[in-house]
Amino acid sequence: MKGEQTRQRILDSATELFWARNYHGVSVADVAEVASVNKATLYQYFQSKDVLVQSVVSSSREWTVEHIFDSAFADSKDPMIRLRCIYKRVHVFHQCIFESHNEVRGCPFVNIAMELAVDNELVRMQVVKTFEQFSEYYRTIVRDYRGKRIAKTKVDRLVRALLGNMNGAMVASRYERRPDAILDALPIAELLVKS
Amino acid sequence: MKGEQTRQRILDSATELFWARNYHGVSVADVAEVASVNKATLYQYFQSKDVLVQSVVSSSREWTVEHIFDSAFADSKDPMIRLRCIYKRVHVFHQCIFESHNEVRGCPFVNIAMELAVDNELVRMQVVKTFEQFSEYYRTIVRDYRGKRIAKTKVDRLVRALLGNMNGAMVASRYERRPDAILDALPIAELLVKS
Amino acid sequence: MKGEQTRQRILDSATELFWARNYHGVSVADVAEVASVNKATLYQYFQSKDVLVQSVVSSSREWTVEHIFDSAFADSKDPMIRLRCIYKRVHVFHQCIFESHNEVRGCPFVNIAMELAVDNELVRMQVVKTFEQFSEYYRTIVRDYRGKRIAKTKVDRLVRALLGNMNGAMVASRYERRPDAILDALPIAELLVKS
Amino acid sequence: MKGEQTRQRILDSATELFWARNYHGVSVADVAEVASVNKATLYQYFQSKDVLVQSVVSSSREWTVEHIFDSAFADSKDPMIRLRCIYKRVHVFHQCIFESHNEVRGCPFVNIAMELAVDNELVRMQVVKTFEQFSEYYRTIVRDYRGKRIAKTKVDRLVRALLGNMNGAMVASRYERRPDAILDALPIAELLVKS
DNA sequence: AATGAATGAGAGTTCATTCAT
DNA sequence: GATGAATGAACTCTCATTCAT
Repeated sequence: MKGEQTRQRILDSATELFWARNYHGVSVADVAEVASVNKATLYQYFQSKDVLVQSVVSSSREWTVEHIFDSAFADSKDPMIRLRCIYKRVHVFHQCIFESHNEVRGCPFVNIAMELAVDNELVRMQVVKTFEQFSEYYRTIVRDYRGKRIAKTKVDRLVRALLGNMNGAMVASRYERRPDAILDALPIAELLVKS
Repeated sequence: MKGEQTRQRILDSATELFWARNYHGVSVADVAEVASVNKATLYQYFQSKDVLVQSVVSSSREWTVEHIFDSAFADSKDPMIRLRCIYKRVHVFHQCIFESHNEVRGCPFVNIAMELAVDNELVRMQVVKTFEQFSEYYRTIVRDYRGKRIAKTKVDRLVRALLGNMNGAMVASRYERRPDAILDALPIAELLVKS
Repeated sequence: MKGEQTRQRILDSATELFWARNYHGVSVADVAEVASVNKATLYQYFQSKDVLVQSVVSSSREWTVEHIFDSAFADSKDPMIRLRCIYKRVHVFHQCIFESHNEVRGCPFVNIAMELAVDNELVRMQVVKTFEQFSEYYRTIVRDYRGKRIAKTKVDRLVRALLGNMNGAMVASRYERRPDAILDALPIAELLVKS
Repeated sequence: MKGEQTRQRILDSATELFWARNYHGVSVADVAEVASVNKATLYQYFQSKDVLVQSVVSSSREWTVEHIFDSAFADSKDPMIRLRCIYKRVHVFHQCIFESHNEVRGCPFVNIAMELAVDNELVRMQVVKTFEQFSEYYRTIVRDYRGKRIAKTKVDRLVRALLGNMNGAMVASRYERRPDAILDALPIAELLVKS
């Protein structure tokens, strides 16, 4: 009971820190301090820093699916509105963080993957799976908008383009420290779906 | 004279390592070893690891401008061909590295920026400048293809989309360990220019 | 009642682990896990790791006296046969462990004493007492074989030699991972008694 | 030049500490402190604590061969005198340490082997080799004393008994904190050779 | 009688960096 | 122009131990 809360606090702290900063730049001690637990306690819940990031990626994925994609899909059945909702939700979220913490974090999956793609095969694979899951939402949008006639290969290409568009925008938002970079990419996404 | 060679060897080694792996995962000792110099020697040429990574970004930028963008522009005056050349050059380069080293490195600027955006403001700004420079090439392509009538804001949006498209593709190539992800993005780039 | 069983389970687990491995290489957590109890439970029965190891030495001593020396003495009244029984019992026991666990453990008292002689005075003294007790059996054997005429100092020297012979053999069995090292020492023991 | 001195200082400190105490009970920080170097410096000379013990065992072996066995053999050609010299040298050495440090250390090879036989296969094998080397000296003594007629198997048994006799005595000297335990074993060694 | 949860202290190891030569 | 030698600080991770329940 209490343990579960502690575990969650650690996970949340780690998520925040790895996302806001990066993996190597955040020490286990940092995570423990933010979570207000002893380092040893952290290690009772997560066997290693490695396991901790993996858990962070997992929980971030769940969070994103629920609060971005599923929410956007719940808002409307119209594919174009759904697409807009996705971008707007992402944007609003980053805007809030920017205003409250003066940070621009970008995409947690892109960030961690770029840093750990070589060092940590498990994390890399988790990110692959994550983006595949996200792609399914884009696929539904494309299919619903275009109808059955559109060829599967074309759908695949568009889905990939949509994912790249979002990731490119997330990257820009981080290096420009500008959440609006996300919004800038919305018209391009719309254009792609219509193309 | 000899000093300049040493400096270059260090810079090259650091470029390789930071790019292939990541910033925090590569130690100064690693760089020194690959460059076949003593750590103290390295510090005679670069005051700190921070300075080193900045130099790496600078030299990578120069390299990219010369071997990707200027080369592509030298190949043809046709904007569409130029665009294709850019993607093809990037792809060929990554394909070669993949075949020889079995590594997929992605974009050095995106990688370093995602890792260091928060820790190292100077690097972040260098990356901003770098992508602005790259954008000018895209701008020329868009302008040349579309002619003078096209509105400046639309050009800006397209340029930004092209940059995002490339960066999204580079990100995918790294987390998928698949150089062809770069080629996949070419038709989208063409579509954007034509749109 | 149930508490006594728990205590015994902890003691048995600790005995096994300290013997098979060593004192510092076995953590309290290891002992608790093998004993299938919570670490806190362990601390209810043994105030500290120090106390635990002392209890282990005590119980090992009792076990050895009963199953090696008393048993050997019960087998026969002939001093030489008794001597042989001692060595054979020790050997059989180690051979069994070797075959079932593929481990060669050597002498629990020698092992622990060599490791803790400096750190833990109480354990050292326990080992001294233990070997004094074992010596009494050797003394009986020597006296019974030689008769009353033999000088006390000579008996002492022989007893000490017998103990050294056994301990030297146990040491060899551990570093050679070869239970037969114990049997090799039997003829020497016989020779000493007869000398 | 200076580095070699530092390396030696570390090795000497480690040898002292591991021998006087034990392996697990001595931290790398302890060794570094006694050697008056920074922990990081220690790691420039020895890649790990594991490598450090191995070096300690190696250098202890060399020391023992030179200062105990070779010296004893240089003193005389008479096998019995050689045997006595070995025991006396070992005894004198331990007696000195006892008087100056009030410590009784026992045999460095037995101690480390009993502690690490299971954890560190390399150390175990080093100890096996070490005792094989020592055995050659005992073999020479036995052969020289007995002449050619004695059967090889009998020589082997005697050599093994001599080694066990010494090791048993060293064990006793440590747990009894009594260097004279070594001298006590000398008559037994003589008896064995003569037997 | 037993345990889930927590911790301070310290383990081994690596880091970026400096300085005398 | 280059290096061998050294280090303080920080790293990830484990330890024996305690306490509220």
